[in-house]
Amino acid sequence: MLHKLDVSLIRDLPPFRDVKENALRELLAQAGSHHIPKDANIFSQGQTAEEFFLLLDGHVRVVKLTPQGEQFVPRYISAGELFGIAIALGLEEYPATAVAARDCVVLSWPNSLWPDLVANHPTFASNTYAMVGQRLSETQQQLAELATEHVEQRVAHAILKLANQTGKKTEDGIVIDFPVSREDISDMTGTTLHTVSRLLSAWETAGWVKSGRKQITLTDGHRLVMIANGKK
DNA sequence: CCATTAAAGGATT
DNA sequence: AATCCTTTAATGG
Repeated sequence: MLHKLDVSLIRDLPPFRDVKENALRELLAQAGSHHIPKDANIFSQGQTAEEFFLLLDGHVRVVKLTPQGEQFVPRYISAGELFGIAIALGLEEYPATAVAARDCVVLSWPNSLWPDLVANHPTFASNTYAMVGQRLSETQQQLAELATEHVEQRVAHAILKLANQTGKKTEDGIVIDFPVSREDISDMTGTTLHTVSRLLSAWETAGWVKSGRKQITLTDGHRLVMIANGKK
């Protein structure tokens, strides 16, 4: 538990915009602050949801276990996003597991604070529910992609999404700035790590990407967009 | 076209 | 040294 939580940590984040300074201070006073080491679980699927979370720094992988024991990665969470908001969905349990993709800094609040937060801060309410809606539509689009697109397109989409979400510009192009294995990509796209590996190798020789162990650089995003859209 | 299986080499701890 | 990650090839749906 950190002691000096400054209002500036959250003041400019979308959900908290227009929440008054006093209210922010009070909110921070009630927040738990945690450092989560890479690969540690923040919460697990099926666990009773007692808190909701805000990611201050790092990246979180959301992992869903299917009844068959297969795992699927519907999304990654970036710094500044709320997550684990089962309370907003009316769920008693977390619907997925949250894993630190790299070292993370996380704030958490007990669910008991949620109703007041929503009631007293209309902007917080509308922003978070808009965000929930957007995530839902993303998931729906992903389902559609799974059903209609070829593996090559899905993998291209996934990498583009990661690059746009978390990309960092370098001399070579856009680097995905947390470790992503071929298996992680295959879990996002419903294919196998071997296929992802083969595709990345092919794209690398073609010059669209550069990749190493758990690391991918987008050197020609434009080409990948074309592949994602099914145009060769 | 894509999944599965198998094998092997490099990287990481 | 043991384990993890990636690549490559062969096979079969």
